[in-house]
Amino acid sequence: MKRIADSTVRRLSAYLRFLEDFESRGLTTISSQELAKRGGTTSAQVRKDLSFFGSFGKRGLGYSVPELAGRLREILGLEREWKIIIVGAGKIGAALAHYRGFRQRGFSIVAAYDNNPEKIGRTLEGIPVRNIDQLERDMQRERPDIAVLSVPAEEAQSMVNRVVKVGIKAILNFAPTQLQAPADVTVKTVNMAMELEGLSFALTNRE
Amino acid sequence: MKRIADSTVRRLSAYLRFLEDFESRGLTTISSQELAKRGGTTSAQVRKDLSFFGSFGKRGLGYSVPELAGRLREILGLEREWKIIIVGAGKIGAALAHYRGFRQRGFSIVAAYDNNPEKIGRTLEGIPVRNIDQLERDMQRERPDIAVLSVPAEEAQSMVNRVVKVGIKAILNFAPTQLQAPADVTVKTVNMAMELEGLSFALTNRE
DNA sequence: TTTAACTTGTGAATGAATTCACAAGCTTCT
DNA sequence: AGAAGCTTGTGAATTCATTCACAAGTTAAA
Repeated sequence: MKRIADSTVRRLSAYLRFLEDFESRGLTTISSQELAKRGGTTSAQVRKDLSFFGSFGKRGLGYSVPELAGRLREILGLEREWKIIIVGAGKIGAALAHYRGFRQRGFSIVAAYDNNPEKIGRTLEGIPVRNIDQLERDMQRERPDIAVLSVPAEEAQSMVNRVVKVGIKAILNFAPTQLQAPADVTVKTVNMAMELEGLSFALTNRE
Repeated sequence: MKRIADSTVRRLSAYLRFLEDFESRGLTTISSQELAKRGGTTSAQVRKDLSFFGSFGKRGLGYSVPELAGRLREILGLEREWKIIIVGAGKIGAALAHYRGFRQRGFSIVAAYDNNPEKIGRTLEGIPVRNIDQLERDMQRERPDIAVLSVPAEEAQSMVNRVVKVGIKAILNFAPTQLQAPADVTVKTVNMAMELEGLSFALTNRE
């Protein structure tokens, strides 16, 4: 299969959200034009994005909302449930555990891990906080798909090494640091400091 | 000035972090090669990124660590203090207020706003939580530079409208929704659901 | 049935970002 | 002083992403 750009995938994700919104309002068809307007892009872009995966529309009419939504869920792999573990039960970990959006989209948080005895044994929104020492043993048994890292920067790389060793292929990293991982492991980093610096740059070099 | 790509700015931000690390370890010069290795890119990319802003290195030698760090801080606008307000004092807002990295980099959180009477009047890590009704009045007086939005998706657009009206030019949005803003306002969105869907896509369409 | 008004899907054209490749400069060693 | 060994800065080449533009398909109205 042809390699799909990251930016394309992000847009597909956005299209799906709009479609779900349209669906809930009872609309049955939508044009690339309308989809583009909602997503801040162009209709040609929408059609090109979709064309990588097939042709889902009807000329002169547009796209069937439920059908296209289904296709996008399929493409994005949202038809199955993905098991997530949260590594690091600090403030960010807790905020993530609390976030309703995950479950709604088929992401199920199975456990959180920490090394702080104060936290171990408690729960976050019903999610058990376990001792980080159990990580490998639990993973072997529960086979989570995605590890969310919300540990301090200093510990992030060693946690990557640990979860990769036990077979994780996808990591969402909130630690403000660059991580090394094998090529078959996908790492996405959310770095708030970097975003703020982007804003600082924009404010400084305006026009 | 030539328009600088977003991806370039993100890398500059990463380079600065590495330089600070090198600086703290007492190293005085660094080559584009080493910088590239740390950042997961190529030396040509590093040199091209820097070349948009001038030539800071010495052929045969590399870059002076403190000098380049200083130049990058200048370019990124990190030599002054930026005032931030947090709109929405829920779990994410609280996690952000707690995050030490902001202050270290010259971002100073002046206040958080919420509409929940339970929260108003309390503090988050020393940051006062104020009534959202005061937003405009306070902004006129305190002139914050950046608004961080951590409100539910439904309320996000109306909050954008409010802060933009009072002169905000930079917004960091954590609500999972597409926002409309005037062209001279920079909006960066951090969307965790979208990142997870990117991982889901990668896991589903591997190789 | 014909026409007008839409809309898709997609090659081709354009534009943007990255990588190549090398002249030119600096340092160190002999 | 000359040679060897690095390293930068940057046009040119390449690769990647977006936009254009239009044939072809669909609907609805006359």
